[in-house]
Amino acid sequence: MAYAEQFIDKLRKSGLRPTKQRIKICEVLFDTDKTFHFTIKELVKIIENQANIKVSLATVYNTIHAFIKKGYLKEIPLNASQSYYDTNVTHHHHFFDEEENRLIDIHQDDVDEVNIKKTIPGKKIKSVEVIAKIVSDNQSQK
Amino acid sequence: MAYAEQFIDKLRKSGLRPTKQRIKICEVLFDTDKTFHFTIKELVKIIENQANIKVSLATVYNTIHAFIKKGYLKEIPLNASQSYYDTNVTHHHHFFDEEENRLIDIHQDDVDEVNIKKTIPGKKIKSVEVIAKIVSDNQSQK
DNA sequence: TAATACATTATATTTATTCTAAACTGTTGA
DNA sequence: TCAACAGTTTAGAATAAATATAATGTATTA
Ligand SMILES: [Mn+2]
Ligand SMILES: [Mn+2]
Ligand SMILES: [Zn+2]
Ligand SMILES: [Zn+2]
Repeated sequence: MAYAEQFIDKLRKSGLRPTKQRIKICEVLFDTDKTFHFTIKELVKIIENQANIKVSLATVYNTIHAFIKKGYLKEIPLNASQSYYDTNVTHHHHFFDEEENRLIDIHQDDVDEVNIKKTIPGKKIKSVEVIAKIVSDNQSQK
Repeated sequence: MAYAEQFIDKLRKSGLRPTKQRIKICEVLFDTDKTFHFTIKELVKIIENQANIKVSLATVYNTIHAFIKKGYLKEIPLNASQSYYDTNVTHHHHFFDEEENRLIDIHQDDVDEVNIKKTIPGKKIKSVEVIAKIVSDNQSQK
């Protein structure tokens, strides 16, 4: 399936018609081998730089939300001021680089199954996520 | 050390004079056996209900931030719209009840050490946090 | 007391996010 | 062919958490 068709498919399955604004958003988000993490502000900037079309904020937010609802994107609230979004929707974990404000994926296979001994009556665990904050390793202490 | 003195001590160490507004905030946050999680909105409501004094939002935010900076509180951004704060500043993990929007502590001892195989060159891990989302366990499937 | 430093507050500002309403576009069926 | 309709885009307004401001109040010090 060609890229454009994949995007059209994703949009249709999210209940959205494939318009040129939405396909542009898909190109930025999904037309790459790598998954990645972004803020809305960053996404808008990428679109503006790449495209000859302009996409309004409302359309960006609406499309992102439709994709989240459908499971094509995940929201990651790391920060009080601004959400991060993740095109990797598999179950995985993250490093968060506090100096560069950057999220880095950790494959599920790279973390041993997290074993939680505590339980809450009447509740079951739906998902488990690990966030490891990282900083520069100045090995100055001999 | 009596409670009031503890609060005065915490405030002084945070670089704040012990005023009656700030001591009231301390009473709500620290005058209990249990640690707990709260939003600013919830905190303000508790103060209003308990106290005969009124504390402005600016004073609440300023005091909370001074405590975070000093390490007496932790901020937990779980939610894009509003931060949660935690009076438990030990290294620990959380359940997040998605139905009741409630954080529940998981003791560090209740989670086996999280072993991350991946490393990032030049970076070291500063902290590791686990968030397990929980939902009602409707054991309807026989 | 007078001078000074620090606090509190109401209010304004900022900014991410959501909402609104009007203009626009593509599709459908007579 | 084209009018009706459903859905889309957009600018701008509204919302709300968080932060900043600046005037007033209070405590400490000399
Ligand atoms: Mn935190
Ligand atoms: Mn906000
Ligand atoms: Zn990721
Ligand atoms: Zn906690």
